Amino acid sequence: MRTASKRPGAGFASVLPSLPRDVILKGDCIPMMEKLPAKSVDLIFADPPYNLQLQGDLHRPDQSRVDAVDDAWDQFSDFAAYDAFTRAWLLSARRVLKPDGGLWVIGSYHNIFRLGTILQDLGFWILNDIVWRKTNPMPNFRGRRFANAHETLIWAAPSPKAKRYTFNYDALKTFNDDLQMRSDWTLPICTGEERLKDETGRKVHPTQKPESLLYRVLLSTTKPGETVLDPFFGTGTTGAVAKKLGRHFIGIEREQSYIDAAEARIEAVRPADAPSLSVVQGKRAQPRIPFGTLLEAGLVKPGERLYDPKGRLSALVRADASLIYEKDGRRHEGSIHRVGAAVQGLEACNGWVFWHMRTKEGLKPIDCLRDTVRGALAA
Amino acid sequence: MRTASKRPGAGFASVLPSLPRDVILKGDCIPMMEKLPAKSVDLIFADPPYNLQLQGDLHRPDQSRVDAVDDAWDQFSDFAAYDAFTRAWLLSARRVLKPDGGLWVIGSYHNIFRLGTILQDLGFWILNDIVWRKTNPMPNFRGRRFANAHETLIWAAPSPKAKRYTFNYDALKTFNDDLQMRSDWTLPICTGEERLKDETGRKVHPTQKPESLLYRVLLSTTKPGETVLDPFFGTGTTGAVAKKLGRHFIGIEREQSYIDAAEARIEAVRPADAPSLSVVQGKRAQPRIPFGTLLEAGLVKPGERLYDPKGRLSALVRADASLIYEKDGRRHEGSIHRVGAAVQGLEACNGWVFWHMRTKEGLKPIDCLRDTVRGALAA
DNA sequence: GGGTGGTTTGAATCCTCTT
DNA sequence: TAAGAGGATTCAAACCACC
Repeated sequence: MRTASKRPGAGFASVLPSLPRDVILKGDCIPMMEKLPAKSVDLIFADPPYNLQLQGDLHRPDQSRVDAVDDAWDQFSDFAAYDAFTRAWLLSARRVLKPDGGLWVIGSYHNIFRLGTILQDLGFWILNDIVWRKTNPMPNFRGRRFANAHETLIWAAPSPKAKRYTFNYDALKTFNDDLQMRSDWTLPICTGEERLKDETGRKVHPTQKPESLLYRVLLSTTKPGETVLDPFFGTGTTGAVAKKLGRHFIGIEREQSYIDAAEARIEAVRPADAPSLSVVQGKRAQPRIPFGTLLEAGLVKPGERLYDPKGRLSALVRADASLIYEKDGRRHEGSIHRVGAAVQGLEACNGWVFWHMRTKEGLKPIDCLRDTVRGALAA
Repeated sequence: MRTASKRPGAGFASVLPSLPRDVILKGDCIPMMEKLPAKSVDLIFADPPYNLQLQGDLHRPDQSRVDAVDDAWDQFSDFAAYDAFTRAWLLSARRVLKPDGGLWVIGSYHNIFRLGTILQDLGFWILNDIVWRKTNPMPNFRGRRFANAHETLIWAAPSPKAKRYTFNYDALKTFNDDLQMRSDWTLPICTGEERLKDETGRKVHPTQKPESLLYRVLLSTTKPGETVLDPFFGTGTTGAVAKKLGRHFIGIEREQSYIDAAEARIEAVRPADAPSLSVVQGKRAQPRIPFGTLLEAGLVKPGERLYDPKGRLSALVRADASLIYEKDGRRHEGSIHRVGAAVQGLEACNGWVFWHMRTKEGLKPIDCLRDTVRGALAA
């Protein structure tokens, strides 16, 4: 890992020709992102500040007509500055993001509503909001409110047209004991050994996120070898988990003390090996086998009959891999899917699991034959 | 209970001299609220249209069609139209609200960020965001996202200066088995007997909220005898729970069919009824710990091996908490349960007791690690 | 009557590739 | 770019039919 600020020639004149990887770039995130090539990163994870000190280059909107004594005025101008900052970094982020990439932001009720609104206004497409339920939140000491026991993440695509975002559905389902993963994640906050402390025992960063949270984010929405950008890197949780999971990272951070802590931390991470990083793949990821292939392979022969799951209805297989079904003068022909749908009076049907062959062990779905062909292809 | 539209002289010329109570006012919520006296209600609960933006039909894997919310009242041309509507009704609502009153809104990621942002822009002061975790949400049928298993509520005061809002801290703590009530509430959706159906057995309202949710809202942020206004009354869950808990209500609703259902429903409520506490509290089951949690917690690492009880067979753990078992050219992958079953040639297997880790004290079932995590959760 | 197994349903921005 | 076709995808709870 390198830190850009330490390298000779740091301080780029213009956009970099290629994407740096596994580095921490020192500086403000907006100018730094401007230097990265467009459409180059696969995922962005952002944990932006919400107690933002006003930046010099972010001008306050002119509110001279409003009575400056009113509390709402300060409130509004603070929000306006925060919104302008949010809009700016999100625009920079989208430029860097691949069209089919994903973006995550995390926040609390102080800022998450503004983040979500601006995401929508900029044309990002929200895929989920995710609730991080803290198992061990700080109690509300005054007893004047509910204990603030969660934070909210938003997962978004850069546009509504982006349909090919990464989502490792089958891996996450396996991860969750064969139940599909829900939008609420129960995880402890970052404490104990994991929480970075300085020599005096004080925490290095006020809002260090737990690695378990990033583990789930990266496992669900990136593939091994992809690159994740974190524009508010802090002490580098994103980088540490990325390295652990065989993903590349780019961190952007202003504070040298955070950078130092992150570098040491990431250096100590040992990545998992490639086989253990591969993930359960569902049917969608497997090569498509047309039904005709089974006839070519001789696993099904023209003239054979296929049966519905109960073995009551049957259809004839023709040489072109179409089926014919006839009953009571009604006749359907077409693909295994079309005829399967017509037989059931449905709009659609997966013929692979609907149609069965008679075997010594009873009816077996033709999907099994597809596995045979896939095995032969792999060998 | 009276319905304003049925009373002689309905259709008010100007602001009413006093607050009507336990009535349903028929009409649009903004003009109706304009007719209520200023600073007169103690709490507002609002379940506004969510502005769902559905693209087309959705079918379950069994090809049945999902009955989506496509009602006219949920249609907005764009975000700007939704925002203008939201801003308008929130301004009307604040005029009616007592300075130390409270306001609740509920929504999903389609609208909640806009609601929250506009609340902040108008100078409301957010006290908490609350997550309603659904025990039985609709799954994600296409496997393209996380299952949308929660909705979000925002609880706000009308201004940052309002410090004397009602919060029944001790009642809530007692309600929650002497633990401080958290910002995440686990409750089932509204089904069964509670769900209102018409003669033909179809749901009267597409988005009826469970009484348990309103029970918690009213118990926590109103006192007996106070008045709660619901500007999107629907089938009157707010009114029913208010009556049950000895609070007064004002409902505003446009659809006569909803009003009719609400009137009959509220009429049938017996205030003395023992409230449905059992429903609410029965759901505090032990948290489920999927195997993936152990990887997130670092108790198991990708690349480790797990062993059968005799230590003869072993399988590799991957990053998504799947196992890989290979022997004699046969290969199984999947969850701890699936692979455990495959290895033994069984249909099913409890992976938690079958798979073991090698430790200094010999083989230990991974179920032991789950206890470790549960301990951390409890702490 | 009680247990069992199949059916229905719920605020949902829910497919992807080839032609 | 629009149209067509292949074929992948669900969890908890209530309800109902049937022993």
